[in-house]
Amino acid sequence: MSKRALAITRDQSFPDWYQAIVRDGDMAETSPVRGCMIIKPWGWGVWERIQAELDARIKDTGHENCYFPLFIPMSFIAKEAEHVEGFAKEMAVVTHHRLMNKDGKLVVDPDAKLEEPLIVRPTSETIIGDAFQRWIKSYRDLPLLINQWANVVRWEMRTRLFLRTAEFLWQEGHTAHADRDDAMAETLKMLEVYREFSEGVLAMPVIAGEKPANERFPGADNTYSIEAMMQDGKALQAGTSHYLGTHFAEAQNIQFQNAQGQLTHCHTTSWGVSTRLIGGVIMTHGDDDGLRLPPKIAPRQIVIVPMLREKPEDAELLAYCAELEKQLKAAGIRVLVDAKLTKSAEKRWNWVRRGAPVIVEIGGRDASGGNVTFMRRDALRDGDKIVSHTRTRDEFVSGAQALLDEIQAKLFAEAKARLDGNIVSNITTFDALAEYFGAATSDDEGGVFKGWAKVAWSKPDGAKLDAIAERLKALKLTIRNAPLAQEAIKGTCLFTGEPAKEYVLIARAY
RNA sequence: CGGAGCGUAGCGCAGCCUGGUAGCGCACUUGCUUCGGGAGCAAGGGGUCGGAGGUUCGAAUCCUCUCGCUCCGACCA
Repeated sequence: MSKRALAITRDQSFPDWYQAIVRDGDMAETSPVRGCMIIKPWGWGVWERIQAELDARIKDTGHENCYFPLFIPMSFIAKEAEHVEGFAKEMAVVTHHRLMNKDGKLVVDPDAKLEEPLIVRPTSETIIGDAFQRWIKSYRDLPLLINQWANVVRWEMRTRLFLRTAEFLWQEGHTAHADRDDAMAETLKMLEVYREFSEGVLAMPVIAGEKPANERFPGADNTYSIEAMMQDGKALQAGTSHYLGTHFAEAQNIQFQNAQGQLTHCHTTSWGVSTRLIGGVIMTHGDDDGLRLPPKIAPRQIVIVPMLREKPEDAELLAYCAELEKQLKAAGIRVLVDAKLTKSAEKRWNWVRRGAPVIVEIGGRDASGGNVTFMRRDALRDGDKIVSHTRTRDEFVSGAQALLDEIQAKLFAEAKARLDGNIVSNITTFDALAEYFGAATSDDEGGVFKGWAKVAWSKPDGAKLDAIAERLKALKLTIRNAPLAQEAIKGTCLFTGEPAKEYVLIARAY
């Protein structure tokens, strides 16, 4: 086998491969603060693209951006019972506001204790609800549609870059409505925005559906998610949308006067996606040569590498590249000329690892012949051989956008085929389910691909559901969601033997 | 926080069992030669061996504690 751009393959160890791609793809690194990450310029560029694309969609659906404080009074969190219980175990708390020098050592000043501790927001329902309570008086103020881009902190036991970090970045939408129908429509509308965004921009196919009761957001009546399939067969919850009923409205007195003059509680929603999406993109599109970025989120869609030789001819080569850059920019393409003096081959492989969709290499003969030689990151190799293409410069420029579109489409098609081809739907007994996923301990053996199972169930809740969750847990499985697109149900529940009500997806998950 | 494994140069590793004061590959610097492509030769730079104690004439190596990372469990976007 020929040399790969990464030192480790997916087959050898998927978790190690993931880390290698985050590091060698210049996406992020661990920080001096446990569980927090430093997002490097290339990784941040991807997040900026995600923000730009998603923000436009959030605004198109009538929402306005604003910003609420990082700190939330502890008493706010305490207002909604389920909410407290859900988040209490992972909150960072600020208790003091001053340091002092004691015997030459910097210590927390015991006299500077805050009267009321502040929570570093794990999510903002309560502090935004407090504002909603003041902002909403009349049915004429509704619906109130707010979004914010922010960082949040959840003190996780175990962290993984992008997938689960103590601090992460996200957008959180918060809305208030006059009635259940309107709030539910909003919840599902934003879920659909996420689905379209994930598939259309990230080229990451997902299944949208409702979470079972035991997986709901603390304080929600209904939680919906989009679930993506990673290359190791595990599911990744890539976005969530919650119908919160009137729980927060009642806890925080968010009321309005309706047309009949009666004081009524609002129905609220919240929805969010986070930097976790970047982890999803990596595990959806990455290969053994590194990351492959969908053109729509690549900070640079085309990278031009001049084959510099530190000779006088370099000037001509650079002029040719600059002209090509100008033409591509004019065509609306994000392009970079990598004119660093690093060895050309080294530069090429760095861009392969980073996942630039198109890598152009220009040598003296290309320049004098008016040609462009390039590689597609989505189809880098034929077997072990690197595939490069040559076009005239004009051909290349005029076809560049179409090429990027084709790459975007191909990445999606590849991932879609993997998702569609790896959901088994012929499992009707718990034993068969256990057999399909194998013993719990074999989970991380190299190269063992397990997809998802779609099974019929009777949608029990309470103790019955908890018992099912326990049985699944022994197999390291969870119910991901009940897809919104349901076929006519037939047969009996795999768990209870009762008549089935719907299909749910079962998988190992991140 | 429980179980397992691992921390030696930027990255990947050897050395540890059988203590004698640090090495390999890639990357980096310089020179020469190469040059349609992950080049060759030569010369270099970089590590108080995660940290703190202890045993010892002497510790990367043995002992204790501690911190961090990875995987598994619990928790979760």
